[in-house]
Amino acid sequence: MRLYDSAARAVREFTPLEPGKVSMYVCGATVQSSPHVGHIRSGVAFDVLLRWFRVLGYDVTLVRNVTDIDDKILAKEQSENRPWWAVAAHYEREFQTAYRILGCTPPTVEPRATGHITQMVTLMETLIERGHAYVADSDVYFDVRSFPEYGKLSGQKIDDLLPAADSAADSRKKDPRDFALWKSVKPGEPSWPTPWGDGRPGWHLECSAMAEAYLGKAFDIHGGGLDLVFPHHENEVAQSKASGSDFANFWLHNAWVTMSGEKMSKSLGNSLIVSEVVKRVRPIELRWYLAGAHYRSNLEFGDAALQESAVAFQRIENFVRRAAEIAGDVSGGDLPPAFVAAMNDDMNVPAGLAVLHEAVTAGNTMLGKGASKNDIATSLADIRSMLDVLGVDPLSDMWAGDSSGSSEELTSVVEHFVQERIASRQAAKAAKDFGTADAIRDELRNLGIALEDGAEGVRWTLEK
RNA sequence: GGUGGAAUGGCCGAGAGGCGAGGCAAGGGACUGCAAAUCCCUGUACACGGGUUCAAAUCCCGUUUCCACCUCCA
Repeated sequence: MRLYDSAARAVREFTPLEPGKVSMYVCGATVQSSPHVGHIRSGVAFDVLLRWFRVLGYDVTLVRNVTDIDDKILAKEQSENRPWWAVAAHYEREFQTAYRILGCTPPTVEPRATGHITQMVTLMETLIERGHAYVADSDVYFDVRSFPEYGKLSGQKIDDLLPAADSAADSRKKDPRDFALWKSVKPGEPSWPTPWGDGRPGWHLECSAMAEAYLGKAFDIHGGGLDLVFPHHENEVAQSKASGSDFANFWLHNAWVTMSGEKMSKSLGNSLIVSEVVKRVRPIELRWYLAGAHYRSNLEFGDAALQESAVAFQRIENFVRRAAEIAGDVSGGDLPPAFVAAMNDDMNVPAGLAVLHEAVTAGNTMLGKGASKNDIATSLADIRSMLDVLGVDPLSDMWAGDSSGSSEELTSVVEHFVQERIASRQAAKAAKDFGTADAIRDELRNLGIALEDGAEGVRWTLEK
């Protein structure tokens, strides 16, 4: 398995620190607004990685944090007229819903920043002791000049950085690039006690503290969006390494979902909010779309592309459902070597998709030729295994029932009704009364039911 | 100013010195009472200008255009 390591700026062979186990820390959401497709792309990308590690036989521990205290969350107290903790809890639930309906495997643990103040205080004590952090009034700052490697991850030199506008005038800092580990309390804001006074954590400190709390001083992979490289991840490295940790062995960063070449941001309105997008395509189709691009490639989001992608997925889904009608609920197939090679090559999902499409074409050919149940079962099982890596197997527990109705009883009634109409139409066809036959088909189509005449009989499906 | 990324056929999207990944759309064909679904065939693409090489989309030099980060962001 080879992965692109942002820190090395190269593809490296992945070897876990502990044989058979993979530990991953992925930066999760700052819960201050509704999740959009860009957020969820990150979730899907790392979920595919997690699934692939499991295929390879690794026991994966995934930590994905929730940043539930932050300037923007506090700012929403006013605009949403509810306490900051209610704002955070509300959006955290929205994120969890989005991850769930997109089929993302729940993390091993999903720690909240506010639950790990103790660990942050300990980390600050260590940094102060070691001379990497200092107290100014009740703020605590990291001293970037004290850490020679500062800037290495992002390729920045301290002297080339534009000093933060709001901190240029802050004479309490030794260097304008020094960043806050801890912010002293301001009137009306929440705070926690520390040896240096009451206050609240800076954004970067929480990830260092929580990564160590759950994964220890060294772990395999740290992931997140490309924008986090600087300053967030750079600062995490500084905090953790300066405190004596080895920290992450690999740094993985997913690229953007963009909109007409522009980075998606919260100001673009509601059209990209996950809950809105899944009204236009089914969640499984959105996942297919997001997972289909290479995780390090920009994904230009567009409605036409989304619809087209959904059509492509339906071809695959059709095969799976038709094959399952013949071969049953078979799974646990073999992954084609070319698919495995693609995934092992820095998760080259698009190349894997080519293998999948070819397998589906071969499978459809079998169905058309009336191949043996055994052959169809093998083909179906293999294809389902590939789909499962991407988390889009339509027959999996996650997605089964997605288009077959909510209640078994209702499904049974519809089945009988449709079969009765199909029988009438077959009778009309047998009598060469094609006018009546077509009328029945049109009538069903108006109800959203599509018919397909095949050698094995007539199939019906709900129209997408 | 500093750092990093990108430009591939109508569209999406891999590849990274030598047989045109794959998908969608389109055209043709098979099947079909007609549809639908499915299968088969067709289409000679790599921003521009130089260079290296028997051979370049791929390597080198230069140019253009676009994007991101350096401030909260997946």
